[in-house]
Amino acid sequence: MRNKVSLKDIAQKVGVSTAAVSYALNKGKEGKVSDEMAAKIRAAAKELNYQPNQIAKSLKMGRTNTLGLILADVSNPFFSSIARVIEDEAKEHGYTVIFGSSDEKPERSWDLINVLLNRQVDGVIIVPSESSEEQILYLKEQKVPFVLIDRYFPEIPSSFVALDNHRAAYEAVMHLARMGRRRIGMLAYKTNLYHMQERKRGYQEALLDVGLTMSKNWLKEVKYGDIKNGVKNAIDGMLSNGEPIDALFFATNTLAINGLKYIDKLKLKVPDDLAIVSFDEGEAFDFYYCPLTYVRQPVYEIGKGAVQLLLDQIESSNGRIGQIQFDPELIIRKSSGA
Amino acid sequence: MRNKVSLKDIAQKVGVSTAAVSYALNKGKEGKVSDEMAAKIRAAAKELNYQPNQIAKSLKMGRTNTLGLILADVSNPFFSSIARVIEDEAKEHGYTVIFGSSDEKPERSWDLINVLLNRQVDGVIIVPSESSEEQILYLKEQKVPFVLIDRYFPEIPSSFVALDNHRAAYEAVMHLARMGRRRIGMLAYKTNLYHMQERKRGYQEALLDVGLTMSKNWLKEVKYGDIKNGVKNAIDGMLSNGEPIDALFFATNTLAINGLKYIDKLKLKVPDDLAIVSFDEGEAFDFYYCPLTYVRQPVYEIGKGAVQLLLDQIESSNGRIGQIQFDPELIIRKSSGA
DNA sequence: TATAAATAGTTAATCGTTTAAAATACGATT
DNA sequence: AATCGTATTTTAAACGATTAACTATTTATA
Repeated sequence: MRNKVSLKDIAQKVGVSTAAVSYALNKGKEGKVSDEMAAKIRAAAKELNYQPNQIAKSLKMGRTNTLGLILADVSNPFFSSIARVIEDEAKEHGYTVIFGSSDEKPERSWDLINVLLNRQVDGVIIVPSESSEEQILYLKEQKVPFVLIDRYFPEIPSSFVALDNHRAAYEAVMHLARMGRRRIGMLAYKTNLYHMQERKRGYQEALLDVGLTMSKNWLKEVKYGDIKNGVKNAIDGMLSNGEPIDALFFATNTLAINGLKYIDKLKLKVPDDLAIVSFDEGEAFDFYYCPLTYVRQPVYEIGKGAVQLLLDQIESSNGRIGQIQFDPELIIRKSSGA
Repeated sequence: MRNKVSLKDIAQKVGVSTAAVSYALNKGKEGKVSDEMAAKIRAAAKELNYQPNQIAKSLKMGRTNTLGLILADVSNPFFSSIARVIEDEAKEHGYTVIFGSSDEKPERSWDLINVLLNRQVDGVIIVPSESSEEQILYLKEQKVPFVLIDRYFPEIPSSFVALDNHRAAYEAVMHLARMGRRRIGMLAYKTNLYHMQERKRGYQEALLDVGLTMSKNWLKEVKYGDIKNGVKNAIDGMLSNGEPIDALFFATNTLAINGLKYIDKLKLKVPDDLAIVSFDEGEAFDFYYCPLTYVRQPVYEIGKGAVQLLLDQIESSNGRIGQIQFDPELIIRKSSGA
C-alpha cells in the first residue's frame, strides 16, 4: 500500500547491490564506497524519496530508538507536562516515545510493560503504581534500562528522579505553623507508595517539631478510585470534631482541586477560616480567589533528568544507576495566610 | 541482553520446528498442529515466559498495531485529555500509541510524520498545524490511513472529527448579546486554520444578526509564539478606544487564561465591567472568582470517534472517509452576566 | 616485476517471525 | 499390496535492513 521504496529499489535503479546502498547512505565518509557512487546513490534515494524502514532496521540492529513512558494518567497536567519535556528531550537525542497510563493500577502497568518490551523499546521511564514492586524487579532481572520518576521504592535500588517529599511536606507544614496555624490537617492518598509516605512523615514530623500534638482525624487518606466522595468525607471529618482544623495541606493537585471545591461549598473562607497549602501547581491555583501557596516540583528538570539517566544506561549499557533528588520550592501566596 | 526467548528456543526445547510453534501459538484451533503437541508447546512457552518479538512480527506482517498521534501540545489539558481517550480506545482494540507535539509548527509536524511513517504506524491521528496542507496531501497520496481532529482543511477531502466551530462561536456571542452586551470583543489566534476562521466567522455573523456593527479593534488576533505579550496588547487595544468592549469572547482556553490574568491585573470586574465567554474547559475556569461560561467540546466523543474512524480505514483498507462534526454545548455560568 | 596494501564493490548470513508448499506418517479403501 | 486421503510437521522463503567476509581491481612499495 505504501512506502514501497526500499534499499532494493535504489540498488536496482543505480545498478549496485543493496549493501552498497546501505553503506553509501549510512557511512558516507568511511570509504566503503567511492564518492561518485555514493553521490549517485544518494541522488537516487532522494529522487525516489526513500525512507528507511525502521522496523527492519530495529530488528537487525536490536535497538528501536524508542523509549517507553508509563504515567499514572496523561490527562493529569502534572504528568502531561512531564510527558512533554520527556518527548522533547528524547527527540533531541533521536528517540521516539511510546506512552501509556496505568491509572495507578498494577495490572494496567504490567500490561503496559509487556506491550512496551514486546515492542523492544530501548528503555522505560515509569511512574510506578502501588504494588508494582515485582514489575520493577522483573525489569532489573531482565536488565531493561529504566528510570522511575515521581516515586520509587527505597528497598529496591534503582535509578530514579524524584522530589525530596519529606522535606517538601515538612516545609509546607512548618510554613503554616509559622503563619500561626495550630490545627493543621493533611489530606493524602491512601497508598503505600513511598512518596506519599514521605509526605505524611514530613507532615507529622513538622507538627512534632513545633510541639503540636496531632489529632487522629487531622490526617485523612482517600482512595484514588473514589476521590470526590472521599475528599468530602475526609474534610467533614477534619472539621466536625471538637478540634476543627484551621489549616489544610493537600498532598496533590487533584486532591486540592476537589478539596477546594468542597470547601467553597461549605462557605469556608480561605485563608481566614482555613489556610491552604497544596502540592504541585496549576492554572487553577492561580485563579482561585485566594491564590494558592504550593510546593513546586521542577517538572522540566525531572523530565530532562529522567531521559538523561535513561540514555546513560542505554548507551553505556552498564547497569549503572543514577538517583536524582530535587529540593522542593515553596511558592508562598495568600492562601496560607501570609 | 534480554528477551532472549524466541520461537527457536521453544522449538528446541520441545523438539519441533519453529513453524510448528508459531502455528500452535497463533492458530490454536485451525488444526495445523495436533492438540497434544499444541499443549506441549504452549506449556513450554509459558515455562520459558515467551514474549513474541513484535518488531519481527511487524516486519513480516506489514502491520505494527501502532497508531501515531500528533498533537499541538501534549501539555495542554485539552489535548492531553484527548490523548488519554485515544490511548484507552486504541488499547481496547489492541493498538499502542506513539505520540508527538508539533507545537503548531509545520516543520515539527513534518518531522513527526516521517518518524511515525518510518516506524510503520498503521495510521495517524493528527491535529494539523497551519500550513500543513501538503503534509495531508502527502498522506493521502501515500494512502496512509489518517484522521484529523480539532481542525481540518475544508478544501482537502479527508476524514476528520471536529466541532461545529462556527455555530459554537455564534451561540457564544449570541448569548452575550442576549445578556445585554453590545460591545463584544473576540480574542483569537492569528492563523488561517479553518477552525479559527470559523470561530471568527461565527462571532462576526452573530454580531451582524443582532444588528451590532463591529468596531475594527474588537476582533484581535495574537500569534501563538507570543501569547503573553500579544494578549496584553490586544486587550489594551480593545479597551483603550472610544468604544471599549463590555464583553469578551476567548477563542481558546490558553487565551482565556492569559487574558483573565491580565484583566485581573487591570482590576476589571467580571462580569460587571466585562462579561466573559471562553472556549474549552478547565479546572481553572471553575476556580475563577466568577465561574466561566464556556463552550464545551466533547473530548471523549472526539477521541473515541477519531480512533473508530481510523481503525475503520485501517481494517477495511478502502480509503473510505468519515467525517464527524459535533454540536457545541454552551455551559452558562456567572461570567457572562447571566 | 612481484607483492603488499588500499579501494570499491558483492555475497550471503542474520535479526525473529509467518506461511505457502513440500514432505512425512498412518490408517482406510480397494 | 498399492493407492488414496487426511492429519501433522518440516522446509524454506520472505519481510527490509546491516555487516562480516570475500573478491576484484588499482595503486604503492620494495
